[in-house]
Amino acid sequence: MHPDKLGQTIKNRREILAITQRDLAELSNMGLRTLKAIENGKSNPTLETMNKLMDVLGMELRIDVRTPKV
Amino acid sequence: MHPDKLGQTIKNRREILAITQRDLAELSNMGLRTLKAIENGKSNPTLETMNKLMDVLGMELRIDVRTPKV
DNA sequence: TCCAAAAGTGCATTATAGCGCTCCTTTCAT
DNA sequence: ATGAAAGGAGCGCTATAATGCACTTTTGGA
Repeated sequence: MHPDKLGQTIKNRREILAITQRDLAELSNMGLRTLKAIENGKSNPTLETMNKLMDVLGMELRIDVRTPKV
Repeated sequence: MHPDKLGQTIKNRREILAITQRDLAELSNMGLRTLKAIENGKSNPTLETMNKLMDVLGMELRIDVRTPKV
């Protein structure tokens, strides 16, 4: 999960929920500037920041053992 | 995924692979101090730091839409 | 038992994530 | 076409993640 992919995932989900960056930032209790950077893959967010977004977006961060491509 | 759970997940995986904190820190190219803090749930790591660990541990960070408990 | 390796922690420093402010660009409904 | 809403970005400040060093505590094999 690299910054670019994280940003796209969050942006896609936000658009599905039909809310603006401003709304998501407020609901997530984070700065608008920070959310913009994350969505554009231009930040290296902390676990806490990612969790705030996951909560509001109805998503969850998971860690799996990487399974070999069959 | 809260800091405590993240730490336990990493520690468990490290022990399965039978390597020391020192080894994992070196292989992951991060400070030993940092790894210790993460394993003990006493840090709020960045995405980059988590990715370094995921790579060496053969794991991956995923984001899923939270499915309602049935 | 005991001791060496491994793990945990206090402290100080450095690097950078998060932030607000400001302004510019893009999008899209009228 | 155009204006308002939404999104993007430069700048500088503050809080804190990452780090190394020194030390203590825990653990497990001989």
